[in-house]
Amino acid sequence: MNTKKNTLQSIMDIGLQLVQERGYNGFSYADIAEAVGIRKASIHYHFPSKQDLVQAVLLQYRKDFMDRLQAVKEQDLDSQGKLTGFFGLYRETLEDNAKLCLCSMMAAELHSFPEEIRAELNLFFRANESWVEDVLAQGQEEGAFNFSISTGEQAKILVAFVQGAQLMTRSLGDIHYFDTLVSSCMSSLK
Amino acid sequence: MNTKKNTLQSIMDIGLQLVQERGYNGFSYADIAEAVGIRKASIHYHFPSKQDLVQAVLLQYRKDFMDRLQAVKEQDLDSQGKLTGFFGLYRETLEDNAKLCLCSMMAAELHSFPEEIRAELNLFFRANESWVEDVLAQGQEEGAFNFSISTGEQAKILVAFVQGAQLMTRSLGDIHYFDTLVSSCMSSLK
DNA sequence: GTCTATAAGATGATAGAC
DNA sequence: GTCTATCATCTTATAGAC
Repeated sequence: MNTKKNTLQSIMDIGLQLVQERGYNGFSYADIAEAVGIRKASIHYHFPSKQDLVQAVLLQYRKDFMDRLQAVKEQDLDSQGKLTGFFGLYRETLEDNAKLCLCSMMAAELHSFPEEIRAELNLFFRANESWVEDVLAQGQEEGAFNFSISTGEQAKILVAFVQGAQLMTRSLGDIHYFDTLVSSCMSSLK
Repeated sequence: MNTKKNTLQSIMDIGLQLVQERGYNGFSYADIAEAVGIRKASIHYHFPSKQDLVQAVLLQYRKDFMDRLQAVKEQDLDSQGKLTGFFGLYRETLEDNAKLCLCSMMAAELHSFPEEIRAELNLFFRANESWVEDVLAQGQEEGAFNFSISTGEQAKILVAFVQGAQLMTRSLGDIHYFDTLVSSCMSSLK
């Protein structure tokens, strides 16, 4: 039973959660301290500044998300199933207390971050596009998809779409909206 | 020559600008005061609380955006031209100091707002969908568009897409990305 | 590693003079 | 309407004891 994580990881977990729910400028070290059950000063030991924390969280989030994408790719699914799995990852985020993709949130608050962090964000978006393009290419070979533009263009469109769909669904507060959007989108690719 | 607006409108203009650039939690009354050239206390005379301000700004933004959409509709353009005009409004926002749509930004910071304001946000998104659906329906009659799902579904997808495209383009910092996305998207509708 | 204590400044907001 | 003055609170961050 490993119910007690180490403090550093707990801080990062709560930090991730808070950014996804409230945004970087919407919480403080006091919020993390309370949630983790330590004092504010202890957080500074692990992450001297708030930006150090968010940068570490971003790095881990991207790695974790890439792992999940890889897991979908390795499942025994046809290309349509894999694309549905992709949208499913964004759906899970919404279902989890109406969180937003960390990178969407941070892109909205871009003003608050230095170039170093901005570059990390774009790696995330590009990795998404690349993953989707692979699936689209596979699906086209199988005759599962039918669209008139290149796989690269279509992939970029789908990533932009899912980011916007997540944002609007969260605003509406009804996961059904996301499901309808994704379902329609999948239909439009046939 | 009306170079000097009244204070109230100046506060709202700067307030709008700051939310679009930094987000609601990314600026303070001090920032507005400095930009407008008044003292913090004077802002409280016009808008007792920060939420009063953002609510007024949101209302005006929505009205203004609806007017712009109406103007596009009244232009002598075919349905494709009108849809391009729609995307163009989001492009203009990006070009204007890399601003984000006020409602995308506020949707990201949803946690900070009461239900009253959240409802206003959704009116904006629905109005966008409705406008796009009209244009798609017109275009389908003219044979200008070709897509397999309903106009309502396609309109919702396009609005989600443009929100995501704006967010990702801003993160990348290259307006060319937005242009490519929109161009591909328009192609995919033929 | 975590704590107490504290700093130095920002923040949203109010009271009351002009 | 706008100002000065002030408030209570929050915020990020540091120093130093344990």
